[in-house]
Amino acid sequence: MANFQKGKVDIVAVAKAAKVSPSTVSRTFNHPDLVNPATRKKINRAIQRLGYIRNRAAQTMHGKRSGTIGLVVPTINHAIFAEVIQAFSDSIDRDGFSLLLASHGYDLDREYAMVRKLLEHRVDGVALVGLEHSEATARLIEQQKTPALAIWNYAEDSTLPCVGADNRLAGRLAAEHLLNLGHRNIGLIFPKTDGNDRAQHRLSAVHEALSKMGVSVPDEHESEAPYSVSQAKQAAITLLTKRSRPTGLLCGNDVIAQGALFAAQNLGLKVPDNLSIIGIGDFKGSSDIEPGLTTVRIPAEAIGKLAGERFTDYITSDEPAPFRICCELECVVRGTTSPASNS
Amino acid sequence: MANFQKGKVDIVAVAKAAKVSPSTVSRTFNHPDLVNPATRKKINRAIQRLGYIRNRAAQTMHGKRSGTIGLVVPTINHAIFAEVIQAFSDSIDRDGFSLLLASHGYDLDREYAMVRKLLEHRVDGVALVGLEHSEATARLIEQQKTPALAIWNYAEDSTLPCVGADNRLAGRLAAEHLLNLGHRNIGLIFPKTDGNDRAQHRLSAVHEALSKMGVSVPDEHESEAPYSVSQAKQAAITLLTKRSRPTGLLCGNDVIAQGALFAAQNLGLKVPDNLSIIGIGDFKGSSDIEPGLTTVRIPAEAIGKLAGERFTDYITSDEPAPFRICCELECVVRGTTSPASNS
DNA sequence: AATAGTATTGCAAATGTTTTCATAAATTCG
DNA sequence: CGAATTTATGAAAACATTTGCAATACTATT
Repeated sequence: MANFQKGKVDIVAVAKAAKVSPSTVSRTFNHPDLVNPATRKKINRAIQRLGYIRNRAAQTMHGKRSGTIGLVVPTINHAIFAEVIQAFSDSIDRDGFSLLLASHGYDLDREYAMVRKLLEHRVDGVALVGLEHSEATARLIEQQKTPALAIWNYAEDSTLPCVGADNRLAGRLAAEHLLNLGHRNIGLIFPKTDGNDRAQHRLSAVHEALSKMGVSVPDEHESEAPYSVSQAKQAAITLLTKRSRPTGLLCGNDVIAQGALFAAQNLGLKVPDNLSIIGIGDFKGSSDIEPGLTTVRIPAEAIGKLAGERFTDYITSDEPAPFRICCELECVVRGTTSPASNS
Repeated sequence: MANFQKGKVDIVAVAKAAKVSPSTVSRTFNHPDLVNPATRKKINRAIQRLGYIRNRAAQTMHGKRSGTIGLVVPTINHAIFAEVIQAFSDSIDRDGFSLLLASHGYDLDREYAMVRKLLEHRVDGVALVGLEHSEATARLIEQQKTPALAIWNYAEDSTLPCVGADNRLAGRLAAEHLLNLGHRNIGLIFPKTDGNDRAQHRLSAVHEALSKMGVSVPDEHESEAPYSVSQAKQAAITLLTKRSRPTGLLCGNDVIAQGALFAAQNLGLKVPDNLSIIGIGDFKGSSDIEPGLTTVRIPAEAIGKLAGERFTDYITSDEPAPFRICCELECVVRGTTSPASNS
């Protein structure tokens, strides 16, 4: 009953208390089957009594896995990513891993810095959002031989293993929905596309789908807004008060779509009668607003969960096989779109 | 040019490449002023050339700080916490710390498990949300002498250092706003209060404020809903279709208030003419919906930022002084509340 | 030119584990 | 009952750093 509180409780203190060697204590943790049940009990009691907590750092140093996985996202504070992070976190937690989280605010240089930082902590793997990353980041990952994963995007030719959705398809589906409803006069609100391949893919696919039907978007109907409800609302108000008004609005994601919806309500426009709005994402909440938002559903939770599962498998496997998983998209039709009034 | 790629680059490899001793390399990182600028340059070149990345695990083992801070939240996937997490993360990042994030889904036993897990990683400190935690958790923190911090709640008598807001005050402010507008027939929608002291404090303060004015809430006007827009919407619809309908609805937070607003719109009730709604929180987005949500603003971002700053100070300080910081609340009046129609 | 001081570097011990190898004890088998 | 296994444990080396101490080289002072 000497140094119980001292916080200096290590494996040898436990060993001493249980009158065994440190090796045996270690084994009790790592290969319980190799130690006599009786001694095991003794040791566990000692652990209990001393309040011993294993030191992952020491294990890590020994070449064992650190038990941490790094996740680098553009931003935490977005329905989109919060959902993925949650699912990813829960998923890897189930396999005993802890989450080292970092965000870079859509700045690929900061992303590099974050990855580096995580590498210093010897994460067992690092997951990034999207497939577009700086040369330096790619080199770093390559050189350190750290297992890496791209989340959120899918591409059949991605260099990194990936779990995500095909954003081009998402864009196309959204465009086709509006086209099928007869809309030909379509407005676009998207975020900046540099350093954001998701947005870029969606946008280019939208343009493609539209022009395939002979529809082109006049400059004044194409607007840029960040993923912020209030800023998107502003942008939408500007767009909707131009001389000519589109009958359909295709938004880069649900946050923007929500902003657009509020803008319309604010301007006294009836949605969907005077204006159809479609988003991309189907975030938590998109189904709840009035009217429910029509959108292309990207299964964030499924992606996060799946990514976590597959990544821990990948990391713990002896001879890991790269993988690319494409999650299903679907156009969820709710209350913000209706056939174009044939004027 | 032998084992550049081998990933086996450690401090001694660097030392060899720079023709100095490992100690000197170590010093270049930790006490640059103690090493000759010329050697420093040599060493830096070697580091560069070999792509060496420091091993935090080895440092940690040496008693140095691990450079990680643990944050345990009820859930990541909520506007409320996402905002705090983001601010906290940015804040500690500025001081070179990394974030180990875990969530427990409002389960205090899981919270304990998460804290334990973080302790295994030898976090330099652990931040928890709220002031209500299990005995075991408290004991763990106490025993390990790990710096700990309570975020989000403020209490003048908290055992842990804390940075947050006074939730009782928040509840009172919300109640008083409705009372001042003349409402006497008030409905309440709150989440379950066990394991959630924020909600509990708010609710009890609301009741107090109301009864001080002689207002009591009939059972059928008091409803329970989790922090989910859709479920809150359901609960609100149920509540608002009872025989007697309140003129004012006070919601446990903005998510619930948003649900209530949608419910009202869904039922064809005019807000605020037929029904006033007030939330608590002022989450991102609350100002954007139509009409803008009246709410008691809890400065999540400020709390996260401040918490991060103060906590890193606390951790790095030689003789840390406990602190308790109470962040300002304010009632933000927007479009969902108006004077009670004096019937 | 000898002395004292200072600046720079290296040596070696220490940090908390895991694991290989060796040893001892217990069990099985012919 | 002795030999051959099997089971259970311990000793010691290894992991990648940091740091106190000692040694060396250099500078300034007299």
